[in-house]
Amino acid sequence: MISKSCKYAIRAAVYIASQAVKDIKPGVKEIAEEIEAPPAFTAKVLQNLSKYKIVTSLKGPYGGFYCEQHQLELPVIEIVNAMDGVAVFKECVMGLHSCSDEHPCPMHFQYSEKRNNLLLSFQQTTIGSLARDLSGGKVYLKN
Amino acid sequence: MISKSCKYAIRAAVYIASQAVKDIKPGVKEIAEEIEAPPAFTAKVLQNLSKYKIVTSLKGPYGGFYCEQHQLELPVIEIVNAMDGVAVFKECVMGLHSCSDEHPCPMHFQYSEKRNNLLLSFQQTTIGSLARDLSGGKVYLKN
DNA sequence: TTCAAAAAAGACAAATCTATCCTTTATTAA
DNA sequence: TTAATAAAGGATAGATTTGTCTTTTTTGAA
Repeated sequence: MISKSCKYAIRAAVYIASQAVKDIKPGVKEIAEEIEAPPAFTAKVLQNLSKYKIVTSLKGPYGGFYCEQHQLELPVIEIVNAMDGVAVFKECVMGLHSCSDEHPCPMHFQYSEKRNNLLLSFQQTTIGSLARDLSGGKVYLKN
Repeated sequence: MISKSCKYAIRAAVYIASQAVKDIKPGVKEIAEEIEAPPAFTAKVLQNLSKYKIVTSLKGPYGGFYCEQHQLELPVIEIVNAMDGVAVFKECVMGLHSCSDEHPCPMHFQYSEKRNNLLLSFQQTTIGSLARDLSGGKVYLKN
């Protein structure tokens, strides 16, 4: 459902957000280490997050990545949209193109209800709130 | 979360089950048409379903694929296990290897609860029950 | 017993996703 | 203004998934 790139992206965004509140702008290398992801690939992921304005980047010395206030309030579904596209939580479990309440696949009703619960939590959880939990030491970004 | 092959597999299994109750054993070509999937690839998918004893195959003239009674009672999670492996509904949303209640990622608790609801419905829904709904004309395998 | 039908098996091709590396552009401080 | 730093962009490579094709094996009926 969620690609590896997208998982890196969520981890990276949450880490960046957790540093941003301390006015720190980590660079690619540090971020890659903190989320245990390959540096070069992390760079690509960050490029995308920046392009979609989920994080902000600054080039040059003392540059790096950070979140502005309004970015901390973005729901994590925005990260999924940026990395994997909006369809992820809308696709049919059985792969039917035109699956809907009117033309349902055999699993449509039981599946779509539960998938919507998942979608809702992605819509209601902000990057900032995850970052706060991380800073609180209750949760982890590393193994 | 669920691969394309697995989606084909669920569609194929449900179609085969729906025919099995009428004592019909469709072949690869017919199945591929009914589920709107590429025939050659459908053959591979069916091979796997057969290997995992989710459907039974019969070679030679008058051969094809069918479900035995006990196979109709298999939950669809078995198809997912056969095609994508058992990990699908257990993996961390954020990609952490060692994510658990004791060492949670920032999204662990809200995510795993909802994912378990999904898992439950895959465990509780049988191939036969989906086939019955299909035969009842309430749901569809095609676009 | 032989022939034809159909799945199994294996090799291979195409597409997508993951990952790396090198060059270019922007920014800051000296 | 220049040198150094760091992200952006582009090209490319590797891995995995999806898909095809050909040959082999099994089976049933004439």
